[in-house]
Amino acid sequence: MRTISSKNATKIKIIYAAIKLFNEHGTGAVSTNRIASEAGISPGNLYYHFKNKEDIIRSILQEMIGEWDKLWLTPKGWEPTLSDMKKIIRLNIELQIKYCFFYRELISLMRIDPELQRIHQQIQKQRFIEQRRVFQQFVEAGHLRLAESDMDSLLTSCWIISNNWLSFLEISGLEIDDSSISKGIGLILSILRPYISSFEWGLLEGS
Amino acid sequence: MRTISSKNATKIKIIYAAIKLFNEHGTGAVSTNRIASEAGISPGNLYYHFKNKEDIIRSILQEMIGEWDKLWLTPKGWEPTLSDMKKIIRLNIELQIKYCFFYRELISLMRIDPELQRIHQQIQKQRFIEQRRVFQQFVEAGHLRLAESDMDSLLTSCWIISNNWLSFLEISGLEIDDSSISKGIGLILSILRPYISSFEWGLLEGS
DNA sequence: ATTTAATTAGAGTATTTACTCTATTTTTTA
DNA sequence: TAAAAAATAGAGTAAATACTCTAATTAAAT
Repeated sequence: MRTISSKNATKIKIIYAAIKLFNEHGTGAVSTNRIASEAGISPGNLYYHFKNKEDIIRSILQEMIGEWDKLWLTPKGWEPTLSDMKKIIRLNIELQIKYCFFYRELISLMRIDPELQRIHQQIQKQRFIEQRRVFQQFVEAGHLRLAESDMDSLLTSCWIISNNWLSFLEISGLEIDDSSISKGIGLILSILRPYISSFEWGLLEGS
Repeated sequence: MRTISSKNATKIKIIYAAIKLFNEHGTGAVSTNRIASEAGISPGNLYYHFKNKEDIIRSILQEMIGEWDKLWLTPKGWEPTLSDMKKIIRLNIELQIKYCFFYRELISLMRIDPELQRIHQQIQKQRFIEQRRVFQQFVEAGHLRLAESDMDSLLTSCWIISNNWLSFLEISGLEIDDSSISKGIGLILSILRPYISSFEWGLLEGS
């Protein structure tokens, strides 16, 4: 589990140049030479730091996982409210914007690189378990009223919408901005709506 | 709006070879020469029928749109039941399997080819209107009890889940088979559950 | 039957691109 | 400070690939 330390200045430059170009033009349209050029280094130097293009993409995934962990490790111990959840969903969507090429091309990338697939699937499983835990907390705190048997399907629905809201906007040709992100969060909450008491819902509207 | 007539035998061969290879390896990894070879023709011949690779992909989209139209134009006039909807969702998912590369790479493909983007966004808009109409019918028939104001968000949720269920399975490393498809349909129905009367729900379980 | 048009084959090319190799500079270590 | 190691530059290469061009064949039209 090697993360990018602050000593690897060049490595960071490469990764961020790659993220920028990948987001703008897609992984297929961006050559390693172009990444090197964007990072202000030579192609040879790029290959000193990374074995190949796939290696760069894998490192970006690790970077993304790192940021994602920061997001979900914080709400440990304390009791979360529904408006906390709104914040988490928003941060999650903002991460999707930062690494949008990854979300766009995920399946293709995983098919090309089985190692990437392995890593991502493992993380995905972990994520799901963590989110289930948070959901459970909501139920226990009385914010959500639903049977144990309904939890997984509700969580899965929220998960799918949360992770595909930006794609939906993009495919539909809609703007991605603060208001459209809020709309996505509202969509997820509207699915939970039948399981939230009117009182709690009123509080939520205000936040 | 040029469709593939039965006279264009070669064109059809090329398109189906392309679909097969694209589904297996992704558009990026499949060269035009390989498509020609798979179709059993020469590269020159391929370029006689198609201007370039993008042209092939656009033709595949048209083919897909044609099949999709067949799916949704039939339920016109008669009053649909919820179990009819189950069938439509299933057929829709089966189309996603047939053209899976398209669903996987949609955003990337649209970014590379603005013309493809234009066509797809136009169709997407139409599709949404049609599905809204069907939804409306369900409400009017008394199968669904929901306010006009909730309709769009519920429809959007169903849309997103329906169009991303296979991706979800694939990303999670789960098998795509009859039972997992049924699970996806069940997921969509579970979102509608709070708006369906117990009686209707009972009928649905049976079908 | 003959001309014209449509279709196909297949060799060929210009370009792109992932990646290598070596020489040079910078940094670290002893 | 000298030697060793790490980092960087930049030219270069082999392979892939999208697409072209011409010649040959088949089908259609008159």
